Amino acid sequence: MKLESHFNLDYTLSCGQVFRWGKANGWWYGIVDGSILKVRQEGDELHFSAYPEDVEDEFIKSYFRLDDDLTNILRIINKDATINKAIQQFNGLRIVRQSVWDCLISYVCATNASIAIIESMLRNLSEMFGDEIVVNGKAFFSFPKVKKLAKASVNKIKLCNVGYRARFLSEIAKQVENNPNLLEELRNSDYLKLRDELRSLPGVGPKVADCVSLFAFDKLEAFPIDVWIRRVIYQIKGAAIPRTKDGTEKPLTVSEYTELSSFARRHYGKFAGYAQEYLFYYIRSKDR
DNA sequence: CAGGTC
DNA sequence: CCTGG
Repeated sequence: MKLESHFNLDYTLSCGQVFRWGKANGWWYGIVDGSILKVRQEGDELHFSAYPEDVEDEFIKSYFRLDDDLTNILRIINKDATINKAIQQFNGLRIVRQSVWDCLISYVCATNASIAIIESMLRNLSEMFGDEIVVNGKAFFSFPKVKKLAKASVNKIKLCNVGYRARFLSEIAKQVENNPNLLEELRNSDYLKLRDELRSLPGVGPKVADCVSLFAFDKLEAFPIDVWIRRVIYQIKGAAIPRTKDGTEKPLTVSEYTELSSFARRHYGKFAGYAQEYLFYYIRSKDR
């Protein structure tokens, strides 16, 4: 497929927004909605195939948000020196349009865990509760379906090394099982309403709700704040992070979260979520 | 400690 | 709080 506007597959899949993609022999392999996608970029050509069934160009365009006017978005969010550097360095990074269920479960797992551990948890869940898909003799496992997870006991879910998150996963699965439209109904809500609705689910606080709003509900104004983004925002504001007496950073409170994320929306505008992705990748690649 | 939440 | 790197 010929790319019509700028895009960088490596940045897009490496920046930390998706957990079920890996690169091998120059190809990216990902598990998306029960299919195995194989993708490779060569300049302005995007090569891809899918198993067990092929996918249309339209699916790829939608998944990688190739329909977003990235030039315009980057122009709008380019409001300070830090984001300017991030944009220079990672130009072509796009937000991935994830499916709601996978995204929700993934980010509930992502609380208080490092990326390597999140990936391991999702792999374990998929191997235990997903369907096996064999491609070229290699086994992949699709994401667990709602029904499968709803029927599983908390103890069995815990075998996936998800720790205390097991009861959240179980409870969310049961709620969705009892009300299959629960999540899709929210699509018509505006961002703030959606955020509140998502927060009513167990294990979903402001950070997870913003991630799901941004990655699965097209709410590009959502601005998820974690410890890294928090540091950048204070840096941009020219203010110091609140610290305790012993010098460590104070935990982020809900009111501080609300204040910082509304600052980010005032500062970056309606595409603040794009700013967040660029900043997150930039600060992570710089500070480690 | 780690991309928070109850 | 769970738990692996």
